Amino acid sequence: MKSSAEIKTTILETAGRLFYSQGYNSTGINQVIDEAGIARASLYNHFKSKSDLLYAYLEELDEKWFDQLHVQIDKIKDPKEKIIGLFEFRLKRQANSQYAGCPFIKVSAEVPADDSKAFELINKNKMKFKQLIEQLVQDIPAHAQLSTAELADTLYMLIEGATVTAAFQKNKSMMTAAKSIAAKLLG
Amino acid sequence: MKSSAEIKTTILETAGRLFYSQGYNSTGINQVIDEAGIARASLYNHFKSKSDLLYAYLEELDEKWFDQLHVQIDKIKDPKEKIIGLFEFRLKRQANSQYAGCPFIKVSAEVPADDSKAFELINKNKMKFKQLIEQLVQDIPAHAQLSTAELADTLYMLIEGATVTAAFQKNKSMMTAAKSIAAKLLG
DNA sequence: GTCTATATACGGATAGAC
DNA sequence: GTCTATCCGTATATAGAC
Repeated sequence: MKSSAEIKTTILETAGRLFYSQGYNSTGINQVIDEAGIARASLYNHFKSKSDLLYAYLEELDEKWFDQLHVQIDKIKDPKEKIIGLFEFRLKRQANSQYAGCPFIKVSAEVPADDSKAFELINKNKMKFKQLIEQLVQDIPAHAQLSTAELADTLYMLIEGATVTAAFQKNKSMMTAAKSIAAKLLG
Repeated sequence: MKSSAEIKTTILETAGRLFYSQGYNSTGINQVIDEAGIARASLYNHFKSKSDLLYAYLEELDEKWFDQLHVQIDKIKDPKEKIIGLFEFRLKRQANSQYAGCPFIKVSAEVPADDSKAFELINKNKMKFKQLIEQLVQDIPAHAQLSTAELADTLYMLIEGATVTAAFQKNKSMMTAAKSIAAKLLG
């Protein structure tokens, strides 16, 4: 017997875990209710549809994701090291998930083209991440060939490009390459 | 009334179009046979399962993809311009598909983690693309901060990172940024 | 080898009892 | 608000006629 709030939390945890590990489309409502140990109608009481559950998952993940990121990088003072910390954060997460890929990018590849709400939530997360890079790059002096904005864009694309590559190679090689390239670009 | 070879071609064309535009998991065998205008058992005669159809799609796409790429870049002589041509090729394809994303990356995000055959085919395509970049970078002289191999890795990750970003932003901005950064890095 | 008919399981979602 | 029972559609795959 669980309270209403506990049920909602359990549903979100279960759905999030399954959406990430199996994929959104490959995860059925039946499996979510089974593994969450709640009744079918309870799910539809808290979330009006499967899409709604997806949006709640993306919003909750965005919060948790940045919380965990800041735990790792807030203690670092040097801006260059802080940026390298971003690469290490992504690398650690991928290694821990056995290279399951970025959860936001996975959803981006799975939802239909007209699900603008999903794309909006994904974009919000990624642009927040990119803005963090931009802020950190401000504090770094001269860049040989690139402007400050271009350096930030490059670092962002290095991370994202390396992460999608790691997801089909199932190893860290591209992500460590990205990290060491970033270190060189930062001078 | 179609011949056996025609039927196989029709199935592959239809499945490929639907897999890319709707996603692999969201496309059912029923829809493929309906839109291909063939019988259910004919599909299973040519492909022993839906996964098999996916592998055939990935193999065929890899061929077509590089064929079209070479049509666009073989006429270019200058190695720098040839690399910029790679960015333009990807950009054109994304704009034409209304930013549906890279078809290989989409499959990578959709298939279960134990489908090693799919990941192998995707990796084969991407590493072929990266090797092409590596060859072209050989012919370009000095790079300020990066080694030849690192420059090639950077260009590869710029393209992939920009493409996944374009897929959820549904616009070309990140891809044009990647292209102009590439031009600067190439000197 | 192509076809129609069918088997069996699961998809998302709702109704109505408590 | 939680629960069980059920609706209807579609999923992948196979059997057997032609």
